[in-house]
Amino acid sequence: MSDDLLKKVISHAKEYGYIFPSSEIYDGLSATYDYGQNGVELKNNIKKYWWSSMVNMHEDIVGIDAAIFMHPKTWKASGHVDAFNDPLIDNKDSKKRYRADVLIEDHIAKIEAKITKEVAKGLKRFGDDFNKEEFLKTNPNVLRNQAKIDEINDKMRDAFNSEDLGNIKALIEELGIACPVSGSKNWTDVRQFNLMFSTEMGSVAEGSNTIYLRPETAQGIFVNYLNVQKTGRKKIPFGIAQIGKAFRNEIIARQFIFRMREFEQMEMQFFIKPGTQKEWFEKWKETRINWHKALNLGEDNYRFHDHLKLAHYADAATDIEFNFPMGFKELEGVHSRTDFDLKAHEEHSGKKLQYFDPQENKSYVPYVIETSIGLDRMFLAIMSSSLKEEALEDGSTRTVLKLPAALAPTKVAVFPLTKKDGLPEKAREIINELKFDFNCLYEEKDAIGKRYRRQDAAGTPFCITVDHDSLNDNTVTIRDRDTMQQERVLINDLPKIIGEKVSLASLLKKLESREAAIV
RNA sequence: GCAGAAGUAGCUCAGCUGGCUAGAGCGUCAGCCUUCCAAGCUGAGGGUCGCGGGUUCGAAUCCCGUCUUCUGCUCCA
Repeated sequence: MSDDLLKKVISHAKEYGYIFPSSEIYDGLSATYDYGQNGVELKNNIKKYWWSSMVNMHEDIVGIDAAIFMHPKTWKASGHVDAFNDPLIDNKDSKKRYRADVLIEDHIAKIEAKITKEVAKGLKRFGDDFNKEEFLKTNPNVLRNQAKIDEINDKMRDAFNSEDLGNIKALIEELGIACPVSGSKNWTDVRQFNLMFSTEMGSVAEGSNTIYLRPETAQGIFVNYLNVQKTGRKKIPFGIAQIGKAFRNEIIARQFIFRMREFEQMEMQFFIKPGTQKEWFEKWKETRINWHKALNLGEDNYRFHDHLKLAHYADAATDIEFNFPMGFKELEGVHSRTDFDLKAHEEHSGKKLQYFDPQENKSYVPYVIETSIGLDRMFLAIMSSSLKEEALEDGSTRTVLKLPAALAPTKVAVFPLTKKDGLPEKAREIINELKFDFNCLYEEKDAIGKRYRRQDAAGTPFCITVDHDSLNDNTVTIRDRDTMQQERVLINDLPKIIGEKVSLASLLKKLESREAAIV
């Protein structure tokens, strides 16, 4: 049922020019999608809403646009190189996945346990006369086991150094390591899992350096923290925002645009005085959920999911989850990242990344609260919660994409009721007035009702129809997408009427008054 | 990666006991009609039946291989 909804969203998104499978004429590329003529407008509008609300409406937040390529040391400092570079192996029976090196190390640990046991036995037998070092050097059982360990370690080191994954698998088989879950020794080949996409910098193959496409935008902010703080003369607390693409080699990238290998993030890192992170964390949690709720996608569609198990760098973390067609899933993360990142960059770069606090009269590395939202996920949240099929009184149904008006790709469609009698010309005149403020669309083909329905499905919030009376009294009808109600208004009043309902400014004002209600 | 399902027109699908030039509905385009909620009329365009091979006089249909997509399993925004 909900799978059905996701399917409907996917096909609707394609049919109305929102999202196409990437490289479709070549059969597509797995989990990669292109945004179409309407998709790019919606996406841009989401970005504008986020950017305006974060950067323009908060005096203490500024934006940057850091490069996707970054110095390789960045990823050493952030932990991405070490944490996401593992040889993986699957057990075919239990379907469990393990790190190959961990499996071998666990095996070694078992042998070590035997030695420990042997030592305990020795201690019991010889009592106070027991010489542990001597025992370890002479006891034949210990020696045999230690030799085994040394041999395994040697082989493992060779295999890892030569990066020969086949040897690693051979070693696992040779040791007879079984899956702890299924107990079977039915293993797949060992595969290297690299979270980061690598490429080469430098046009000649030799002498070029391996660099990575960033797996998150946050590090671009951290490495620029001091630049922004100094040149912007920023005082703590302040934030740096950024919208940009990031790349991750997901093991499994699926569920439409929910999890892609190439995706876009909207992140803000807020730098604060150590010790104040609790209050700021709460503040940003509230601010962000409020941002979401101002869009009216349904209050019930959101929930917080607080992390109990925290990453090594975080001292608090929560997800804002959204009720996607696949269920509640993470849409945005709010994390209290402590000073982990800046400290790591201090160590790796050798540069001081401290802030002198005149009030405290001392320097410190700021703590950081991060808000990080997936732009593509936001897109999916909006699309999936906006797509409705309505049963009408006459028994027919209509498909309507109830996008938040301020985010809709096309704001107004203008129709001449018929194709002659000067109505098309009048309609064009109206568009020529409105086009400077709003994305407009002209349509004269097909019966008027059909044109309305087409715009409903495309998500256009308003349709204006020029009829014969329009020529005499300069009035038109304006139809609301959601209520299907029509109103007769003066052409001159159109910019004001439409502006109130569809402009980003009016949405931001609404957001601001909601935000004022938060302490 | 493993397991399962599916690939025929832009979309949804029929055709699959092998046999005329591969069809329908919707959509698209052109013309007629001139009408305020998808449904009037006329016509047009659009398909190497995912790809490759085999069996056969003959393959969308049977066999083999292959590719792609979708769904589940772990991590994340």
